[in-house]
Amino acid sequence: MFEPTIKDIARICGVGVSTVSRAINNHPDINLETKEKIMNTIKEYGYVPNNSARNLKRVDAKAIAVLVKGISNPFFTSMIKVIEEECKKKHYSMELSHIESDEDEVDVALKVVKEKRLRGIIFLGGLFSHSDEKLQKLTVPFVFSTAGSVPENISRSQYSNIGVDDRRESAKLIDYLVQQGHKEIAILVAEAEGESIGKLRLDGYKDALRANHITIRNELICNTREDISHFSLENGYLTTKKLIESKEPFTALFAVSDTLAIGAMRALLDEGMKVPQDVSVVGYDGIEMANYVNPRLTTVKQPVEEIAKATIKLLFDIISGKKDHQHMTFEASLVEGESTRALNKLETTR
Amino acid sequence: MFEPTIKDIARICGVGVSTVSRAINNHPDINLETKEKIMNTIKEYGYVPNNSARNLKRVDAKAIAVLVKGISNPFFTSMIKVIEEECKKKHYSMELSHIESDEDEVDVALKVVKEKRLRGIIFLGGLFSHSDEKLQKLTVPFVFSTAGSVPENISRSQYSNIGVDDRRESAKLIDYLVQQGHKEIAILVAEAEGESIGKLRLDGYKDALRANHITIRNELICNTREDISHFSLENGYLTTKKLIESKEPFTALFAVSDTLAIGAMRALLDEGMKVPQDVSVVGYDGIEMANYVNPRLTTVKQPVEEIAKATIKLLFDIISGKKDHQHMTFEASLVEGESTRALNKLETTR
DNA sequence: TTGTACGCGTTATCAT
DNA sequence: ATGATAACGCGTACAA
Repeated sequence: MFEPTIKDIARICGVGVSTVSRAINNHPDINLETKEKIMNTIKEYGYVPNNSARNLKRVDAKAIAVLVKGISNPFFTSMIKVIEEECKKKHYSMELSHIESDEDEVDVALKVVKEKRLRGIIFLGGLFSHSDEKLQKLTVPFVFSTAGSVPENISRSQYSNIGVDDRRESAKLIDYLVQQGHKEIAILVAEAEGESIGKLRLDGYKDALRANHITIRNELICNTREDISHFSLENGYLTTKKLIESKEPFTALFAVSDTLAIGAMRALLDEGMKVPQDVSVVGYDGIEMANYVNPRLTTVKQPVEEIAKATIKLLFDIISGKKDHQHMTFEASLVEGESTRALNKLETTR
Repeated sequence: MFEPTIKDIARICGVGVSTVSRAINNHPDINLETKEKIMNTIKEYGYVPNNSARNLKRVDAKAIAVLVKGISNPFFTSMIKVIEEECKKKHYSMELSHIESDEDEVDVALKVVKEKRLRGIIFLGGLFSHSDEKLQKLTVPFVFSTAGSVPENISRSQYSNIGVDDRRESAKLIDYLVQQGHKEIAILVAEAEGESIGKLRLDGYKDALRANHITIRNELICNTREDISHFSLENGYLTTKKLIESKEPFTALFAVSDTLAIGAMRALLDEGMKVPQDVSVVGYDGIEMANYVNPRLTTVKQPVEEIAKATIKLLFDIISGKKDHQHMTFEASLVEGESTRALNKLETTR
């Protein structure tokens, strides 16, 4: 199979390569007739420009990349959709790239930027423990999304981040449970070690218990399994089963993601415990599914659309030099489903 | 910020560029010492090879691409995971690429292949109505996955495809419902026009009804909305609401995807109809969530792992010239959940 | 308006 | 084992 290059097209049309280039890239100074002729032969011979060669020459492409860690996370999926739309509006192309769990997101970013001459990067998910040194090498604007509060040991002027304050929001959620009379509140937490959202949400849980003068008991802090997908339904299921088997009494269960919570509800059901009659369950994220399961899941809903839009706006502002790195925090909203109930006095004080 | 190239590294180390290249690419004939020295300066200066330049020169990369249409589809997510693992085992890298709904997957494939010198392509999702002409231009091996039976008007020697026979499987599902005494079976179908899986599953529905001498009634064929995501929970919900409002009686509902089915269950519940007491619901795909919702969804489970493994194996076989294009069909399995029930005689003959 | 020629950063070939 | 050099396919300054 013959793979024509720009030279071949030029030769066939009896023009120079630059004319063909001009035709392809919609340059203004080109005769309409010649342009048409060129475009026709391009179609006829099935010429496809080589992007690698283009990128090599190009100084700057009207494009950004979104680097996602954990593509199966439904929360990200909806973020991506919005970002994609916003890019289209601005006539930017968006490169979606998937980072494997053992890869370093900044390293990947460095590569992609070199390869594609991008103007900006959005990081979705993953940790945020990156050395200043590495971050400095990343010369294009970038924004970390979905993490509103970040450990203090990272110098904040190096990067932008946008999201909800995971710690505070999860504390609010626990407050809500406490107000409903719950005291024995178990937590399902993933990636509690390291600087991840799991850790932040666990911190919020502890904050709230302390503030309410409830003892933090390690028996009620259930770490999900490390050997299977961290935020999966299955992990929520298995971890909850283990909790139940421990015979540790609890009246409420906070799962640090909706997927974990849905898995937990199934486990409770299978063990003959009713939600919310026997146990109240709350999740975190506010994914669409939370509103479809039975009973509807009470959860903290992150304003996906807002976050996504703010993220892309900030990125473009940094690109155009209008703004410096920023740290924006959005308010999440408590969505009351049907998976929680208030304990009555008798139950509360048992 | 200084961005060193291979030349700079060579100059700094006092060696030629080819030596640096050899160091980077693990070529055998290089002195271990010089290699170490080079690798150190590379680290020191933070040199990142330019992939575009590499791809330009390279004749062939040990890599394949997976082109996904509809990244939010949880069914694909699990396929991708398995494919990723298999690639790793074979020391191939996998490029994941997202195709927007209005893009032509073959066009994208053409571009990506040129850009990256890939050895093969896997298409996930999307339609399969591609002209022979275009397919011929795609000179690297490729496999369409997740569509076992394909319209006859496409010449089968041009491509491979692997998956379950959507038409037959959905017929089996309807058979099951009929055996349970159901006769008024509604269907929620997406993308019924065009050559999509939606169409195939609708065909299976009709086949089964005919075979069982049940009249096909257009009032029970509910097309999902085109203006929102075709296989979404929301679409299942809204379309079911519409069906209920039509007052058309039905005892069972077949949704052509699990997500649609879960949306449908919610709608039924919200309208005060119990599943399965008032209406039996079945889905299609066998996504993980189907086994977690309440009641558990009866569905047709595609053997994801098998399909993914067979797909990658076939692709590699074609790459190595061992095999020609093939058409493999896998058997799906009926997973009985709790969302269906048998009608008793009285109800059946009403 | 159009064509020529150079260079982008890398790998492969060949010579040393 | 190592170095020089020719491509790879394209965009673009510059000349025409």
